[in-house]
Amino acid sequence: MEDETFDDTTEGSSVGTAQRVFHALSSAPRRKILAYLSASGLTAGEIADRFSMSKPAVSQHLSILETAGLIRREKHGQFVHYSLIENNLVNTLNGFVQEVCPVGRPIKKESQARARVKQAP
Amino acid sequence: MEDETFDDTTEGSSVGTAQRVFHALSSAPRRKILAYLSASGLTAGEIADRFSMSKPAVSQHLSILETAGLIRREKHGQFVHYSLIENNLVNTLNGFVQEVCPVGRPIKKESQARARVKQAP
DNA sequence: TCATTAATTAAGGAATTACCTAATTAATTT
DNA sequence: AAATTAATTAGGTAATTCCTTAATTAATGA
Repeated sequence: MEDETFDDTTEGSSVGTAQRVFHALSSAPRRKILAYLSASGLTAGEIADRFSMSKPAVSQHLSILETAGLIRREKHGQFVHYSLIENNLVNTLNGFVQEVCPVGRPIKKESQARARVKQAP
Repeated sequence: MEDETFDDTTEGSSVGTAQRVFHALSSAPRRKILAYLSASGLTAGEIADRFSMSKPAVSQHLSILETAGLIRREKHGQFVHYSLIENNLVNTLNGFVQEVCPVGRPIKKESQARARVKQAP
């Protein structure tokens, strides 16, 4: 079976999961939304309040993150609650690192790597 | 000191490292190039041969990957050799996962996660 | 029921991206 | 030196992205 991490044309015409996730992560506002949601679930309005852009713009970012499977949407009365789906993010990124970097290295070097990235970007 | 993983406006006017890396990864051809380079270093021409798009188009993708610090460029005679810089990729992605997901989980769950992402995308 | 609040969808425009072909730079070969 | 090969830069276009305001849907409260 083919791995779809890199090839998004494997299936008929659809866009692959990896493509959706990486595209979702390529936007600073969207990464910021994920960071907010990592602390706690929030309504669409609470998220929009943290940005200077319009509510519909934020709504579209949320939609892209949801389509990528990174966040979930739950309607409670007139509010829409958003929260993080960690697994898809971690799985996709780890899967990608595993494929691109020699097997084993990422795991072993992770602790050091994590420390290093904070001070020397 | 501020963490620039999400906020790309911290510094004067420049685009942040994280933004460059995530943008670089948002393109399927660019991820494919990284995959090729993970096996071995290649010249620009050897890389271009693996794609149906024009050489200049591939050259631009290589430039974006280099600017993101994901690959390195070495001129040998009339050939340009490209190879992977693993650290920046691993550091950026791990740093991001650490910030977005509860500390500890990504490391512990990595093996399972990797297995899971291959069969259930 | 009518007004208010939360959120999304719709429509449109400025800026960016991704590709192409043609031209250029630089190293090698004859 | 002239021709060939490798690679990039330059210029232009179609498609996409990201944001805006206006309109719509849906739930709550007077």
